[in-house]
Amino acid sequence: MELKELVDRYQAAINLVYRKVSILLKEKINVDITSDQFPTLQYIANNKKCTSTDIAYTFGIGKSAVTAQVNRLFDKGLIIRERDEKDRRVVYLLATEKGREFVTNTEKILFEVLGKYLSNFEDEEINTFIQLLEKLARIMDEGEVDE
Amino acid sequence: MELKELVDRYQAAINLVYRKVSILLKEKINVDITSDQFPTLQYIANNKKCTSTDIAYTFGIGKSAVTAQVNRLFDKGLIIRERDEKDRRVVYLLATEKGREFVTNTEKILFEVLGKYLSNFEDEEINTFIQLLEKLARIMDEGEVDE
DNA sequence: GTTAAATAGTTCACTTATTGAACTATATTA
DNA sequence: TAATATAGTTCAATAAGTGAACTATTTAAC
Repeated sequence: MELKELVDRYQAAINLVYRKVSILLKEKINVDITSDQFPTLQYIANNKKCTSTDIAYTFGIGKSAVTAQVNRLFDKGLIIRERDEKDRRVVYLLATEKGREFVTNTEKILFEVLGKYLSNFEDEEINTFIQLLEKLARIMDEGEVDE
Repeated sequence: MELKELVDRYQAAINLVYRKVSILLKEKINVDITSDQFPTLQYIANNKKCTSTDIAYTFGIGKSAVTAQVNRLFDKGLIIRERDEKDRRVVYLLATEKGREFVTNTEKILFEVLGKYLSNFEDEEINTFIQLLEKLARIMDEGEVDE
């Protein structure tokens, strides 16, 4: 099969999935947080000793963009900052009780809907899909020279 | 397998892939266009009789956001607007020669890199992956009630 | 056929997101 | 100890998004 056709199909499909998940998030997030802020909060809640640098790397954005996002989450009482005692340059980001609860609730709703979609697949199909996606991610991560 | 684990793995992998493609775009796009503007321009170049409403729907954003994007692309001479002669409300978006060339060149570079990644996969793996992704997209699209 | 409702797109005011350069503070290394 | 690297913030600017109000046009109702 031709590469262009494959990429076109991939793009069309992945765009649609992304759009749906994004719309889903916008619909289901009832507190005042945007669908851009949620992934950041989620990352902070699910990763211990998370730093701004981690987030910048994970989401492929600059550190100053992270500072702005973190400020917004902080202002809403969803996260706190904590300096490393040994390396005073480092600031750890931690979800507050409110932040954790928010992530848990939102994930629960998300999982319900996604679970509904996934019920259309055989267990084996899901496994194959995830494994291939992870393989692609691994290859892209390794294929990196300058970083 | 547990749903949460599946979703976590999916998110981690898809985030990484998205980040890599985005970084790739940022690196390879040499003209003054952002990695957000490129998908819109690409959509316009690849779809005849494309309208603002199409783009808003495809990318899951509001029509006023599209107007702003379209203005930026127009200012750069990458697209033009053309009113429908029959239904004077409709404005078709068309890529200019410059816009088409730009998409072609960028896609070529993208395909080269993506092709390199895909060479790590068997043809059958790629097919299975795309088919499963398309199935997911189809299910999510159908699962829609209000729209 | 005129009125009412729907549709396509734009404008506007506002918030959020991102960039990149300059900066502070701290650690590392030469 | 001096030079360099790292972590994070601040700042000014641009891009991107929302939602409400608006114009222009078409379609539907009566």
